[in-house]
Amino acid sequence: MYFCLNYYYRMTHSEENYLKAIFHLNKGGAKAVSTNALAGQMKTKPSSVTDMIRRLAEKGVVHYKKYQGVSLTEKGSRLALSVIRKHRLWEVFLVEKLSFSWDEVHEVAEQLEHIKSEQLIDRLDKLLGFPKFDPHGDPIPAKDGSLPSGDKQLLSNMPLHSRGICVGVKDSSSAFLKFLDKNRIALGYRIELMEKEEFDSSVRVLVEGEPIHLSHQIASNLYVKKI
Amino acid sequence: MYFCLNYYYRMTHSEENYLKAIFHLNKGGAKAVSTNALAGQMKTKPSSVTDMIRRLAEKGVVHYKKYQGVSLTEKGSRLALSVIRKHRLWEVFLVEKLSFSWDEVHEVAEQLEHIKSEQLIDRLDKLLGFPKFDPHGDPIPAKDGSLPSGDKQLLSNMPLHSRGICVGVKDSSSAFLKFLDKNRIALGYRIELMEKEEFDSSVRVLVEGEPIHLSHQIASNLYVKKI
DNA sequence: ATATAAATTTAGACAAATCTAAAAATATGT
DNA sequence: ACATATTTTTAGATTTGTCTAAATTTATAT
Ligand SMILES: [Mn+2]
Ligand SMILES: [Mn+2]
Ligand SMILES: [Mn+2]
Ligand SMILES: [Mn+2]
Repeated sequence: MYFCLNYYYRMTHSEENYLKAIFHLNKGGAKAVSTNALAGQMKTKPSSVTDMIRRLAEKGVVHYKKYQGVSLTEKGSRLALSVIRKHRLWEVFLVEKLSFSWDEVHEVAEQLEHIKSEQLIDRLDKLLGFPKFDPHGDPIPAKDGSLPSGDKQLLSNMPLHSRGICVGVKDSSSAFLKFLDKNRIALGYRIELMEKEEFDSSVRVLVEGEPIHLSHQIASNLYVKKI
Repeated sequence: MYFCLNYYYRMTHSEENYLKAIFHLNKGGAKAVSTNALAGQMKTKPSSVTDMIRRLAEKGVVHYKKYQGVSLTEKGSRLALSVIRKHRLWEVFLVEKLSFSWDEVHEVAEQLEHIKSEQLIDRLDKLLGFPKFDPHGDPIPAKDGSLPSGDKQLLSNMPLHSRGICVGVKDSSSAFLKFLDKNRIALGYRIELMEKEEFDSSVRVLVEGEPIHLSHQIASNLYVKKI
């Protein structure tokens, strides 16, 4: 078991959830994650976060100085990516093999991501045909931690009259996903930006040729890849 | 969530493992399970078992009187069967869909059995074609807790010259399962009892027509269904 | 029946993960 | 610069699940 990452850095479910949260909060921004932000994300109290951060620092998976926030070490980053990889692969499994809809998978994947077995996840990956993106368009980290880039952008940031393919969602709440289902918008669909309304930043688009009017809130949560 | 069994009796992983252990130790014998027996099965100390038993009694899932051992209540029995159902369905999944061999599945199923989602397990059941037995020949409880009976018996108990189908193993240790693989004995194979050796209770059999000599230890861990 | 052995429970301790309430450090506004 | 607000940490408690060591109960054997 010499080669197995998880052998030396065996984390509890809770620790893994914290690593994931730190990863997501730190993505983009270069500065450390604040205790309060982490407490918000984890739906727990700042004092609990402080306790946990100290344990994680002990284990060498985060950088931490009192009052200065927290960030992942190399190890921590690798572990976080490994959990995210499992989460997203299980989401694909639930949708592709068990006919879950994309708004139902998160809670179950949240549990499944903690199952410890390299062999299991490798074979699941194979069963699913080595997918690169999860049902919400989020990239699935490879075994080595590398992320496929999709060079996508938010629909709200697209230039007028440009065309693209719908490739992901920023918000993956059940409410938003159900809205998209109801309005026949799905990943892979062609989308063309016809008109932008100055006043409320809403947009008129063609989705697979069908015209539809979308609020700024919708347009700023939908990722599009230009073509 | 009114109808959901697990909503009212939400157990921790450890509690579920204890319920399963009590179920297995009590199967057959009508008398209560002793603290020491349970400690042996759970690989923990008798004092820890006493603590846990008291929590389980609090929750109404076991009958318990000091010094008198423990047994499952109706609720406890339903919960244990639900965990066993999940364990065995996941084992089938690992073998059928992910090409695990039957000696590799136990450890992973031991984790997967604790995933909480009725929908998940129902759909997994469907994906697998509603199997009745797991890779070791053990019956998979139905949703209502009923167990398909296989009216099987140990090879060592079969009368001379009788024939049957190999349907299960009593010992499902990796060592035993690998021995069977190596000697080309698998579930579903025809087996005929040719000769019993008085001295050491070993047997000579035909497995799919091929003669082989098996020790008593082997014969008393292999289940056969008469034909 | 009584001594001894075995099984079981109690007492007291610990680590993990959380909480509330209070204290300390940092940031902000005039 | 200084008062106030916000953020973060500490102190102390709780729950779960485990442990060791000691006490107690039940079983067994002469
Ligand atoms: Mn999780
Ligand atoms: Mn996702
Ligand atoms: Mn288990
Ligand atoms: Mn099995």
